[in-house]
Amino acid sequence: MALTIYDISKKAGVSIATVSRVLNGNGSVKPATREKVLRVIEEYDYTPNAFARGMGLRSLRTIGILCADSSDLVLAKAVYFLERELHANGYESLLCCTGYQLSDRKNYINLILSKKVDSLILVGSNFISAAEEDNEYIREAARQVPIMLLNASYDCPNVYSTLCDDHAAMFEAASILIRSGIQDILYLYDSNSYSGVKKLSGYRDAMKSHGLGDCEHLIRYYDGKPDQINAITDFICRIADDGTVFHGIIASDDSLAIGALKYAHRRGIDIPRELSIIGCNNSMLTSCCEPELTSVDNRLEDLTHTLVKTLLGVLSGKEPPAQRIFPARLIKRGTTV
Amino acid sequence: MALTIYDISKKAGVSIATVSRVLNGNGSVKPATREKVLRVIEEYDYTPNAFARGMGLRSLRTIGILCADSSDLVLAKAVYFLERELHANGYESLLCCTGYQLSDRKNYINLILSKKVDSLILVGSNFISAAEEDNEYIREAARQVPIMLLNASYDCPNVYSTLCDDHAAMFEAASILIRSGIQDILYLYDSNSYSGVKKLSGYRDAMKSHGLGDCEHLIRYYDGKPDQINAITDFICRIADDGTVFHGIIASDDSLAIGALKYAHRRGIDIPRELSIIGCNNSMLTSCCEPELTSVDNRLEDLTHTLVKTLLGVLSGKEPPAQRIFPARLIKRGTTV
DNA sequence: TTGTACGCGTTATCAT
DNA sequence: ATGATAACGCGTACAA
Repeated sequence: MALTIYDISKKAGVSIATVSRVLNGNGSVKPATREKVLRVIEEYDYTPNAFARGMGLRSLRTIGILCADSSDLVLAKAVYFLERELHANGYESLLCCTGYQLSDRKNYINLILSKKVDSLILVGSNFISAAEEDNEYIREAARQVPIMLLNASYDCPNVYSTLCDDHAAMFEAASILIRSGIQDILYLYDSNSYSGVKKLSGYRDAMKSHGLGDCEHLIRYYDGKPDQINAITDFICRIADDGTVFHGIIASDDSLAIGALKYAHRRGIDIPRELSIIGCNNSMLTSCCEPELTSVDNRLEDLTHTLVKTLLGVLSGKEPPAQRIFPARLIKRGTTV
Repeated sequence: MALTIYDISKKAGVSIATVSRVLNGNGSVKPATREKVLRVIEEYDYTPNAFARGMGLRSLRTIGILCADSSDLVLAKAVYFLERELHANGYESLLCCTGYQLSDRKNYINLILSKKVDSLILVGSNFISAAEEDNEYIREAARQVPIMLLNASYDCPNVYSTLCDDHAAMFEAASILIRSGIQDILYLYDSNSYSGVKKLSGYRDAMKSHGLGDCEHLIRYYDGKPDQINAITDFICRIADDGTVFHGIIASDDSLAIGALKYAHRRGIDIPRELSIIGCNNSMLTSCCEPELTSVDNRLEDLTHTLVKTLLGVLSGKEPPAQRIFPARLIKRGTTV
C-alpha cells in the first residue's frame, strides 16, 4: 500500500496541512520544518495520490489531443510537437485517434471530457466541417473546456485557432508556376476539410487572377488513403489517359505529389522540364524521391508552439486572441524550375 | 457546476447506492427503478466525476504509451494501432515521447506512474539496453504496474514482451542476397537497441554460415536521424568513395535503404542489376521510390494486437506467457532480383 | 431490493 | 507558521 499524506505528516511530526503546503509551495512554512518534511518525503519516496489530488484541484493537468489518425505523416509530427511542448509545461497528453467519422468524433470527445481533461486540442482541419450543424459538437465541448484548433479556424467562444494561411500558400504556388509559363495546372486534393477548401480556393483564385479561370476540369479529387502511393499513381495515369493535358501539378499533400512524380517516371516524362510538381506539407517524403519535391511548408513547429503558448495563456485566465495565422513558405526543390 | 450522484439520486427518488449500482451494473436493482434512474441520467446528461471514481476504483482505465519519438514512421504506426486497440477495449492512452536519453526516460516513467496509469507500454526496442544496469528502472516500474514491451524482450517479473524475430528476418534477407550470387553485402544500421543488435547478429550469422564471416568492414553505423535522407545518402557515398566495394545493401530501416537508393541514382548505378537493396519495417517509404523497395515486414499490426490482448489478460488477473515472438516476412519489390 | 454511513487522499478554509 | 476540519464525489460494506 502506498503511503498517504497522513503517514508522512505523522513521521515528520507535523499536520497534513503542512505537508500539503510543502508539496504545493503555497502558504508559508518555516524553512526548518520544510526541510524536515522534504527529508521524510524523500526517504519514503512518497508521491501524492493523483486521483485525490485531481479531486481537490479539479485538474490532473492533462490535455486531450485529438486527431483522425496519428500515423499520418503530418498529424504524427503535430502530435509529437504538441506532446513535447505540453510536457515541458507540466501537462500530460491523452491521445485520441478518432478516425474520420463525425459520429466517432462526437463519442470520443464526450468520453474524453468525462475524464476531466483541462482542454482539448483538435489536430487537423477535418474537425471543422463546411456544414455548420456538423460543428455543433464543438460549440458544446467549448462550454466545458477551451478548445484549441490546429490548422483550422472556427468562430466560437472559448475556441482558439492556430493555423497557416493555406489560401495564400496555394495562391503563391500556382502563381509561381503560371509565371514560369505553365498555364495548364492540374490540382489534386484528397480532403474537403477546412484547410482543404482554403487551399483549393487559393489555387482557383490564382488561376482566375491570371485569366485562367476556366480550370474546373483540372481539379481532381482523390478519394483514398494518402499512404497508398501506387493507387495515387494509377489515379493520375487515368487522368492523363482521359485526355487531360497538364504541364504543372499542385497537390494538397506530399503523398499525392509523390504519386504524380511516379506517374511521370512511369510515362518517361522529364521533371521539371516537361512537368512541374508542387506538393504540400514539406514532409520527409520531399527528400525521398528524385528529383526532390518542391513543397509548401506549413510551419508545423511554429504553429504547435504558438498553440501551446496560447493554451497556457487561456488556462491561466488570460484572454489571448482567438485566432493566429501564420504565412506559409514555399520550399523550392527539384520538381520546379 | 456539474451534477453529482447525489443530485441524480434525489431527482430519481432513490439513494446514491442505487444510482451507483445502475451506473456500474453490479448489485441487483429492480428493472423499474433502473429505468427510472437511467431516464434521469439521460435527461440531465450526467457523467460521473472521473477523479472521484478513480479514487474508489484505483484506476481511470488509462494506459501510458511511451516511445522515443511518436513522429518516427514506425513508432507512429505502432502508437496509432495501440491507441485504437486500447480505446476499443475501454482504455485511454497517455502518450509520452521520451526522447532517446536514459535519464529522460526514467523521469518520465516516474511522472507517469504517479498519474496512476494501469500499465505502461514501452514502444520500440530502445527502452532495453545491453547494459543491464540501465534496465533497472524497468524492474522498478514493473513492481508497480505491468510493463508491456513492443519490439523488445526483457526477462523480469511483470514484464511482457511482444516482438518480431529480427534475427531470423535479417538472416533470411542476407541469405537471399547471397543465394542470388551477391557476396559483398553492406550492412547499414542506426541503432544499438535490443532489436538493432538482433538484426545485426542475424546478418553476421548469415554471412558466417555461408563462409563470408570476414564482413566486419561491411558493417557501418549511421549516427543520425532517420528522416534526414540527404545526410544518409552522403554517408553512403562516402563509404563507396573510401574504396569499399559492395553489390548488396541491407539496412536496418527503410530510411537508410532509401538513402542507399538515392546513392545509386546519384552514381548512375542500376538497381537491382548492379546493386540489390533490402530495407526494414516495410513502411510507406517502400512505395515512394523507384524502383520500389524490398523490405522486411515486422508485422506491427499483429504485434500491437497481440500486445493489447496480452495486457488485457494481465489486467484481468490471468497469467499470459511473458514473451510472444512473431516471424517476420520479407516483402519482395523492385530493389532485389 | 434498497438505503445509510464510511473511507478514499487530497486541497483549502478557517482558527489558533 | 501551523493545525483541525470540512469539502470533493464516488464505491461499497453493512444494515434493513
